[in-house]
Amino acid sequence: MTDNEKLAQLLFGHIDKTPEYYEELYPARDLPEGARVTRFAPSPTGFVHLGSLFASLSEMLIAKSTGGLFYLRIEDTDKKREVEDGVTGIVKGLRDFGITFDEGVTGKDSETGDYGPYTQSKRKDIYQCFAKKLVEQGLAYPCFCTEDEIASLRLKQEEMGLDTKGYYGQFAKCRDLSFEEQEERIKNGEEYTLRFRSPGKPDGKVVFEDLIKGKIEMPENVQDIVLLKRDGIPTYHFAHVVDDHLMRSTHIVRGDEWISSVPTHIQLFRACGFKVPKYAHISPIMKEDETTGGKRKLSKRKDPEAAVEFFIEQGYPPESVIEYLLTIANSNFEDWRKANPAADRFSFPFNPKKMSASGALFDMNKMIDISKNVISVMSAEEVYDRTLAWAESYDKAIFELLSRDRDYGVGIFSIDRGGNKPRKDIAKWSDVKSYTEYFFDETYSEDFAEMPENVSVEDRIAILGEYRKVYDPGDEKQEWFEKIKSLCEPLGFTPNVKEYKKTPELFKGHVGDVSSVIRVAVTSRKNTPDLCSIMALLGKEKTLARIDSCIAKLGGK
RNA sequence: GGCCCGGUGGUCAAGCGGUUAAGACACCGCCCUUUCACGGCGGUAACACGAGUUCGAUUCUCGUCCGGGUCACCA
Repeated sequence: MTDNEKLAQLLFGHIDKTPEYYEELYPARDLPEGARVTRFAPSPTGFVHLGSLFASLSEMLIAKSTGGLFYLRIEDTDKKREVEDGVTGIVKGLRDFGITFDEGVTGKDSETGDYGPYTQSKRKDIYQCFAKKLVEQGLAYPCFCTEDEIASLRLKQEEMGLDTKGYYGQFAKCRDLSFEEQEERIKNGEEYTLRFRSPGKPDGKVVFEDLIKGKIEMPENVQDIVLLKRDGIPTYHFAHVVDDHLMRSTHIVRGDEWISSVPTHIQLFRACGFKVPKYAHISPIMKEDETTGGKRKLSKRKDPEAAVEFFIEQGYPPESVIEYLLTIANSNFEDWRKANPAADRFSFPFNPKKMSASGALFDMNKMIDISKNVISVMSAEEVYDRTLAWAESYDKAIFELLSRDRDYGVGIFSIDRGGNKPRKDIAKWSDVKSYTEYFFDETYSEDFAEMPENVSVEDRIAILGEYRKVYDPGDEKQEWFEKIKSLCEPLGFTPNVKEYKKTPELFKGHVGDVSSVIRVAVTSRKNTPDLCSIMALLGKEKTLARIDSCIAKLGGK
């Protein structure tokens, strides 16, 4: 028995499985040629960042578009980050946006799939098994340095003006301890971490091809990084390598903050005898920083829109957020959407190579525009139902008002909806509040400030007075409009807009101004959907009452 | 500071050696129009800078500057 084997036995005597056992347990996946296996691997913080949604969306589409598979793994190796019910929050948060998994964690204590467990804290033996192997091969060793010692090492290195700091080469104090010393210190109960014995050379180079960033050349890793923490739990690096190998991920898609640790990962994969997967490092979603004028990553702390929950609260349909993210991910998405207006958004032929190598600024304007389009093609019933579902949690007042009378509510959303030129007033369900205000006496305010300024108060009163006489709730739109036109000439207005534009000096205004007066009287707005339909929905009594009230308020009788 | 990545209009972005440098959002104007919208048409606005290579650089190389990331027993 070599010293390394003795050390492995000393450290991991309780491990009775071999790497071969796991290799067999988790065989290569039986998938068609070219199928990609991707994964989303969050910490159970319960918080879904917009960037996480972006990443998981990309990962899911890569798998889907290649006939592959997409799974969810929970990376809970750091207890400090853990939040109660964090897993549930993440699963639900993603599901709200249509992100679903073929296998992996499905809830607090549940999972599906043959490559589990999919929660890292349940895989301790697996990591240790591979760690044991590494020790046997002399590729890993226990390090007894305390955190304080490591910190002061760093300080010392800074003083020395070293470019590469950390635990490597001559600074790796525990690297070449004799077996006897190791044995004695362990038997004395000294705590230790397990470090990787990096084969990297200071002047060595690694080259790899990132799907998004292209060819990247970096110095080899020389750090003896920690594989297993003091508590025997793996660090991200080690867990990534064994999990993604055993779960047979083919493509690692993750934020580009990871790019600098790729040399370490590649080294680890090779040391373990695993095939190195393909990497795709995606750029973060940025936000304009008012204080510096520059860009910065969307921040969980500073930016409410960093949380995916924000969009739900605001009432953006999840599919709007997804469509927006898709335009950022692959800029040809918009063209595809134009050509396939009704196609399932997840059937979009996503191409990771088309992702931007630099971070995009989050553009709320664009988000709003996309969302307006999404909502504009929904049926009135859908708008009604979804507004209600949203309002039930986020705006009780609207919920109460709208749910009182379904036909009336659907009626509101039916105005100017449908056809190939639908209105686009609503970007999110919270917009519905102001959009529907004047349909309810409770929220309608008698405010006539928006009356057209070029129409005198006397004329306003006259218009309303005359209109009131001819108004017939039974009129169809054509007849309805003819009546408004008929008011014009006797009052000094013209029913003909073109004529007015030619010779404005001849008239007090045109039929548009006349309609405006009526519109403002009935709705208190100058911007509304089709007035005729609004009046029909309001009904004769209410319409007349509002006109009368307006006349009175204007000083008429 | 070392090491990486990036830099085309206000924003997102095509283009990857020769283009009048696409398109979308935003903004402005016009048309359509009973209003508001929708739609249509048009407009303002860009290759960070400096050297190379080349007959020719937004495209290739180098440098500068600027932005971002990373250098944990966090992920």
